[in-house]
Amino acid sequence: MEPTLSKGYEPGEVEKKWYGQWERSGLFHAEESSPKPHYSIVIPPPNVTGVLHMGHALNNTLQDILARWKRMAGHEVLWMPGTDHAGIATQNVVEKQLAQSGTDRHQLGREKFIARVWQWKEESGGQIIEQLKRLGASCDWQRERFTMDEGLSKAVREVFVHLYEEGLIYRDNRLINWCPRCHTALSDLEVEHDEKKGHLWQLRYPVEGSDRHLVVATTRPETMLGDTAVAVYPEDERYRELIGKTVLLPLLNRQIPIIADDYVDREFGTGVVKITPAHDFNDFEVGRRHQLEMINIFDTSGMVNENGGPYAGLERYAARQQVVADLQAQGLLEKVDDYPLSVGECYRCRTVIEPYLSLQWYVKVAPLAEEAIKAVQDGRTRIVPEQWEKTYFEWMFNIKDWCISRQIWWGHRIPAWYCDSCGQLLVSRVDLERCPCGGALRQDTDVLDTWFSSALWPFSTMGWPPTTETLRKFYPTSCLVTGFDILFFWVARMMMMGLKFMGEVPFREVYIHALVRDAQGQKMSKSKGNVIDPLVVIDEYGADAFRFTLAAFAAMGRDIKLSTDRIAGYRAFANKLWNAARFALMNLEGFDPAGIDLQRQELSLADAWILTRLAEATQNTTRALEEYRFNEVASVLYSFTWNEFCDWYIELAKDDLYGSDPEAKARTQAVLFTVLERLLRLLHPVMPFITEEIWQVLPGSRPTASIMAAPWPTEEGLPLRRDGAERMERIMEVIRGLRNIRGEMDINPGKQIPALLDCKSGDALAVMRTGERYIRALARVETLTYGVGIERPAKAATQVAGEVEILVPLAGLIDLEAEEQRLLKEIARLDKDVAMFEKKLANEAFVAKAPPEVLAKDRGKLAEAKDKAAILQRSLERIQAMK
RNA sequence: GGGCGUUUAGCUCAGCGGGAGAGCACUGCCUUCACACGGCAGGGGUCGUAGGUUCAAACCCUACAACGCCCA
Repeated sequence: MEPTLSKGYEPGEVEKKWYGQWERSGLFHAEESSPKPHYSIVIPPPNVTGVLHMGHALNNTLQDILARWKRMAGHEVLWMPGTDHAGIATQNVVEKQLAQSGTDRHQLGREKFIARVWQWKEESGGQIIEQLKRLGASCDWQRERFTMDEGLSKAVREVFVHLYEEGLIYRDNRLINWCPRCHTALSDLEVEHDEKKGHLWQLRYPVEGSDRHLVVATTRPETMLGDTAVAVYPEDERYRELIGKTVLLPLLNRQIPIIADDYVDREFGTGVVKITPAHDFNDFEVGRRHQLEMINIFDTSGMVNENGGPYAGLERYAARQQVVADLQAQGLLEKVDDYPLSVGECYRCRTVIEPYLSLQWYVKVAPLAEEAIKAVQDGRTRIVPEQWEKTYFEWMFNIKDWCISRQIWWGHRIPAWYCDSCGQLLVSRVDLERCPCGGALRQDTDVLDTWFSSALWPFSTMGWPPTTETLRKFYPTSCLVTGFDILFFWVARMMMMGLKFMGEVPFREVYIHALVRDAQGQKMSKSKGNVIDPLVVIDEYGADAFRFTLAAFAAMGRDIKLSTDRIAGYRAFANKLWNAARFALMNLEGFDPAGIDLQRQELSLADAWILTRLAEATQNTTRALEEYRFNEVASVLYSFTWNEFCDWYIELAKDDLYGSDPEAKARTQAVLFTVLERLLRLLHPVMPFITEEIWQVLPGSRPTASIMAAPWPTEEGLPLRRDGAERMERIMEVIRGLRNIRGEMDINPGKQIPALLDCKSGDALAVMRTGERYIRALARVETLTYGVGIERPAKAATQVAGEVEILVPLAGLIDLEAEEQRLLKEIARLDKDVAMFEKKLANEAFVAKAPPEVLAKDRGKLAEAKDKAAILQRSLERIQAMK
């Protein structure tokens, strides 16, 4: 194997190579027979029509991080992948294709149309699966499922029939949300409400047998064609005597009653409302209470039907214009005001929904919801972050029956048959041919809401109805990772169905993440043209950098505003890691990690320091993963890698690596190797590709074929030398002090300088002695003099690091003016600190009530700042005296 | 109307009871033998407003404002 790496990290080839190898190696596969503890996740199945968008990228990156981590941590991991048949969306896609070739589904017929959809699915459906692979998703692809698969369809049918037999599925004729473009009913959830500018029209209805008019207010004047009453508040003095009389419905000249119902708001408009039971949800209730006639005035496309008299054939909005115009012409339009209103739109095509009277299938959800509520209340399922539990309960407590029938063709057809001769309704697990009465049967033409099958996903994908090995091993699943936008659509329904049919929750934990928006916080959409394509991002920055960015952003409450600058930052991080690895490889030639035993090594201060830091980073990473704090995982690993390993340890190690002491070199190599190798494993869940690539070319042999299968690092085997680490920190402080002088004085980084260290204690002196070589190397000090009460040069720049006063002789290096400015700035800063701590400690209540450790800490800091300020002040005075 | 969330450095965001942080952007010096997708140093914030609790508040409580989301 080639031991050197190219100068910069180039993700493209690396990603392709390793993904292929992982797949072939079977490492993604979960074994039912494994003795290891299980960890399972079911993927939120993307629409089979879908292409990977940012939401998928985030969602699946987080799942992959969990899956890879748990796999390394010794679990048998099942990440169940698959796609959703997405009834309406998919049907729309294929219908569009048909339209392009000048035909439609009705010309084709149901069977041919469905065949066509399947053909489309086979050819171009599921491209999203390939795209997930580009991300690095470690799903068990052998198990890939589709909601319309035979097995899953069986599950759907079993559930339908079972619920029907229990009376939890029923049929009813009531108002539903109808999409006039998709030509189907929708559930309440599938309607999106949008605040729009509209108008409030006031119409005059003549009261019969008098010359009075009643003025009704409405936002939809065209529905007056279907009015079957006008209503007033029962105790409304203005209209009391009119109750029971009738008005003449204008334009159609129909007599309709004036009724009293306390649904009417006296303050709204004139206090009189028109009642259109067939086209308004509130009016429908009123209509039921008063046994009003329900007149449907629209056809399934939203065109006025024969009940609209002269308006028949007009589209909804054309009819509105015409009705208003005609009323105005007859002097029956009282006035028109601007009025904001909330409009329901189809979540698939944005067409305005029409409340529509029709016969549909429903699930009676209250009993199911009750169990689902209990399961979260008693902690069988935990929702993270916890705030979402409230939202979950809120919805569950107010749940309404779920309309599950859709008037489309692509989906699970409802297993109900109607007998033409006896009129009987039969619901059956197997397809029926004949009615017991001998009559011919017609199957219901509707299909089920796509979410009906998604609700079964956690167990239908594992082979249910029979209780399979897979279910026994992997159900309930460990965690569900999803966005809050489908908390009700999907999570809540899976809870209900899982509890009902498996008798156990579908998942132990639900991690809810944010949604990804563009840099301006806008929802990404094709029409806005603000979509950032994850695949383009992967091409440009690499999958690892992209994943790291998503993990770093995952903490946000609701929105992630993705900026490519951040991604570029993490690409730089990948490159940094790459180059750190290059450095290591260059310095590990001939090194064999087989015999490393750091516990018995005499470690340098730098070694002790980095190993201690590594132990902390390991602990913090694991804890953050356990708590789903992905951003913290990213930040811990980022700063350890860059700020500690690269910025300090590699620089500190150079002296020993390049030096002439073979023992020191060997020890440093062992530490360098250990830190890098463990770091790669810690980074692997977030950055799978680059870590594998580097890990594979490290010297020596690997215990497993892939880093994927390597054990998750713990602190075990890491020597903790806190004392050495602490001394290293003190040395680093001195280096920082020297660098501060250099930087502020604009001394060329390459220039060697002399320096003196005046130590205030023997202990400090001892630390400086062991740190001498580090100070010389990292602060570029040529002549380093140190001692307690050392003789000072006449003119020197001064800095203080703990118990060490740093002196850099000015001669030829530094001008007095600049040093004076630097000291003034530094002293001003310290004075601020001193003042702050003095004020705090002067507060008697603080001294009396604050915990002793806080007190001691602040006192120490005050003393330190005071000392430092005093030293710098003396130095300043000396400088000023010389001017 | 009910509920939720957000408001911290120019930008994107962490932090959520003990001296304000990161990345990007910015300034200065550096083509130092892993990396200019780099190094070192540095500048920049009365943590939305007003009250309150506390020895101590960006962090807890109350009210308000702006923006956003969900439900009706």
